[in-house]
Amino acid sequence: MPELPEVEVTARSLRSVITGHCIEAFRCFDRRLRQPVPAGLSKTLAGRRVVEVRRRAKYLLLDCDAGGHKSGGTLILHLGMSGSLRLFPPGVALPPRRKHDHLEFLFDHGALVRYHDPRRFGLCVWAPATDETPPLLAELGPEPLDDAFQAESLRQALHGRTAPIKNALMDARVVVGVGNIYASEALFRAGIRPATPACRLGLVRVARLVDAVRATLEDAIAAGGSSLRDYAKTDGSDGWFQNDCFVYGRAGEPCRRCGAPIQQLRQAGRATFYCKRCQR
DNA sequence: CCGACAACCTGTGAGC
DNA sequence: TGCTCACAGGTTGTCG
Repeated sequence: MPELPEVEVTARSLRSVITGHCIEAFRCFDRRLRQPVPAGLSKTLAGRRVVEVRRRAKYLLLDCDAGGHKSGGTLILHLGMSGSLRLFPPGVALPPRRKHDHLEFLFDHGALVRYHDPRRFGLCVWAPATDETPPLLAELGPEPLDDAFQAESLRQALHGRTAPIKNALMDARVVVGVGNIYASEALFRAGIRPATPACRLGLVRVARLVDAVRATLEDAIAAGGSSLRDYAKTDGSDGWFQNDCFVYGRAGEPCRRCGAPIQQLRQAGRATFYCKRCQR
């Protein structure tokens, strides 16, 4: 599902429409997500104003004010493998709910947000404002698009890790937001074989990887993310990055750079794609 | 601590 | 047409 670019694209489109508006009603049609949607969430959210829409890793965060409750807090959403949000701006006609539309957020100016997730690996929980980072977010590594994501620190994070670099790149304690599509894509751009033991990469290659991860994610955000099966942008349209992929999903097809057939292998149960000529 | 794998769940496409 | 199997963008827990 959605990796960092898809969540970022979703956050941006929500941000412009719901920031500063109050949640008038929250409805839950199926609580069975990765963690159950809390039974009291409707009351918890009612009347609160969304102060800020943020993204951390693949989590979408709606910071809310107290709105008549004791204190503020943050609504934490995750789209899992198959989740997406659909935003209906004020005044547009509402189509009927689809199968797997599990949650609805109605805002005071008439905007409606629907959470859709066939596989129900997603998440919707409330974190009261405290001094502590919510547990779900506490163990997360650096944001790849922040300045803190640097060759030196990544090299340090990979120290002693014998697992393939592709798996290490997908470990949220190393760097957040890089999932199965963009791990293969970033390694192609960096010219690094996905099976290379992570600790064997020198600073020069790690620096290339840092740049490649950034470039891959930024390009994907600009393209509106990747739509393979379930993901859609908040207006229901598809992202386009899947058409720009160098290697993901292209087994047997010619490398866009050198023409050699793209290879596929399986690492830790996940499909990996690479070019054996461009990546060493 | 590290790494590999199963599990969570539904849908889809391939092959028979 | 229909059955079975493999596989799909993530995360977490368990086992070696």
